[in-house]
Amino acid sequence: MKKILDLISDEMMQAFEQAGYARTLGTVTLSNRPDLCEYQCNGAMAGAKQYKKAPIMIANDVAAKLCDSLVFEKVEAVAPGFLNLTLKKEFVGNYVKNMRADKKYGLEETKAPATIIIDYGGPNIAKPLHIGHLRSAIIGESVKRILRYIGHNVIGDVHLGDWGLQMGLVMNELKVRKPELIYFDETYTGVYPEEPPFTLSELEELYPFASKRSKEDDAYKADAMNCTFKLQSGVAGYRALWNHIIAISVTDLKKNYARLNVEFDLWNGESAVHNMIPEMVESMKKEGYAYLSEGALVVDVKEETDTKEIPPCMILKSDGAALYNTTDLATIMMRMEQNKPDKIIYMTDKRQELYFEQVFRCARKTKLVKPETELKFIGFGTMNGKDGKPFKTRDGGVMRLESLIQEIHDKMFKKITENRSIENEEASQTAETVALAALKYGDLSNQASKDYIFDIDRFTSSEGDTGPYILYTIVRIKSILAKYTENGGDVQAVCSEIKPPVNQSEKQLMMELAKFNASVETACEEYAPHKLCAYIYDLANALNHFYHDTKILAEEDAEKKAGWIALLTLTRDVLETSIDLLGFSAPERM
RNA sequence: GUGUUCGUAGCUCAGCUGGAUAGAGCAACGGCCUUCUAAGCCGUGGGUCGGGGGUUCGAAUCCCUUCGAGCACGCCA
Repeated sequence: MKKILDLISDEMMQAFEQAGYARTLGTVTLSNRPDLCEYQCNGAMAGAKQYKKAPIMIANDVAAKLCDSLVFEKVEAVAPGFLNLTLKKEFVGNYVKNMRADKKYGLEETKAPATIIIDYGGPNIAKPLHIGHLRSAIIGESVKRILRYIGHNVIGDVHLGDWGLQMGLVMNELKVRKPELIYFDETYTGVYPEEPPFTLSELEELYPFASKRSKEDDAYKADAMNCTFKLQSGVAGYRALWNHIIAISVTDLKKNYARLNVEFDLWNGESAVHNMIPEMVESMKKEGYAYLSEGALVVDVKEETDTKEIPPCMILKSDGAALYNTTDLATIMMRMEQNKPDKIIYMTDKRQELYFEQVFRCARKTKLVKPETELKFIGFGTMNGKDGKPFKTRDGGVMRLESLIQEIHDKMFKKITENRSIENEEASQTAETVALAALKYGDLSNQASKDYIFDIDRFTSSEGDTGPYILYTIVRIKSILAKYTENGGDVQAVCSEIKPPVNQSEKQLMMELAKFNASVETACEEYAPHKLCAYIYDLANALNHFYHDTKILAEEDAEKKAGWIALLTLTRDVLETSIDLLGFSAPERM
């Protein structure tokens, strides 16, 4: 379906044309004076110079052409030259009725479906997920769902950090603590045990310890780097140990991402490309792209238009080891071979922007990607505490994702059980659903690229622009529909019965509904889930307003009632579709 | 130092491809439940859009400048 704004603009453009002015002046926008009108057109002012006429005269000419329009109830030319527009009830009602019949509520799928890989999540093996991983998962998941909904072939890749120094750190620390382990005996040629020599919690304790010590102890760090090198060069015991670490970690990661309603199509890691690296490096050398600089192998990525110095992209460290750049480049190579993406999107902390600029340039220069392949970096800001500084636990540590989710869950559980009697099981499930909505909406309603204040109390509140408020609105609708069914009504049978609005709040609700396709498109084009949040907040407000001054079930006119029920089903579906695109869902009751 | 992002109500944030009186939410204050979930709805007060220039009929929005904050700048990821 065409967007409602386009239909309105078409009508207005035609009027401009008929009145003897340029068609392009007829662009209509949402009114920024809702007290005066619903939509507005500023074209008369833009055309004043061109036609050497007072804007108001042009506006009057155009308005005269619209007096028997099927779209506009009222067209007013107002000084200095605004065209204030009010829509016909039938036009709005009809548009919304068509939405109800459309599979995607008026959204047209893209005409150019592309294969898009989205690289998000980015957890490191052997490190528990902490709040630093939250935004990538939440925003990435939403962007993935939005792109997919609009018709692209989207592949989500978690891109595990499973090959770098952090692996060496963990293994080295294990070696320090348990040097007797068979894995460290490089002369051993037998089969390694199937049982891992550590538990998940032991594993999780190793990394932070090792990481801290490596920053203070150079010899220790050198040992860790040596371990990394042994892993990367294929020493059997190190590989076997590494497999244990991966298996334990990935199981745990999947569990945690599942709780966040985040799903990846690919669980590739940096290690997936390790055997492609020598070939890639060789090729870069042979083609003359890579050269030695200060002992390291680098590729220059400077461009003449740069306003600042862009350091070269490093391919190999001076000790010959691969680094983050190397695996990222090799990953691009692998993706081009395996998935042939038209676009690869990277969703990471915005501090990595310059780094990815280097990698992208290097990939282009060395022809790892086709000239038309788009490489896109989306950076997000940090989560800060109420003090505006990076979010920490009470004792100053990094907060684990699990604890954070649990804390929100407990808060919601308390709220649910406070004033009503409800089965513990249902309360817990509802708490989980609402908690996730609170967490995700709290994050997604902010612009991704900005830092934001993470305030649990605010996010879990049901007042204002929050996840729980959105869910509450949906639950309200479901409750009415359930009662309607209870009283013998057939929701399915009436759901196409939408009629022109009978009152202003109903019309407002319809006009909000009609913005769905445009909102999803904008969110998609700009990779901006927060715009979808803003949309559903407006829609929820419109629904609650309508709810407040319309007694739906008490309505005696059955046809009118059926129309409202139909409108409610559409609102519910648009809201639930939208929150699904954001990555959460609504309960039946709350 | 170079580059980059940002500065909007007491607080948290929208708006930024130029348009009328700069919007929400929270907090404050005041109304609305014998009737579909009050986790709701309605209302009141609150602003030199960091400062200063410029472009324009018109600037929170575009350009310059200045102050303030964050972040990044070859062997971490």
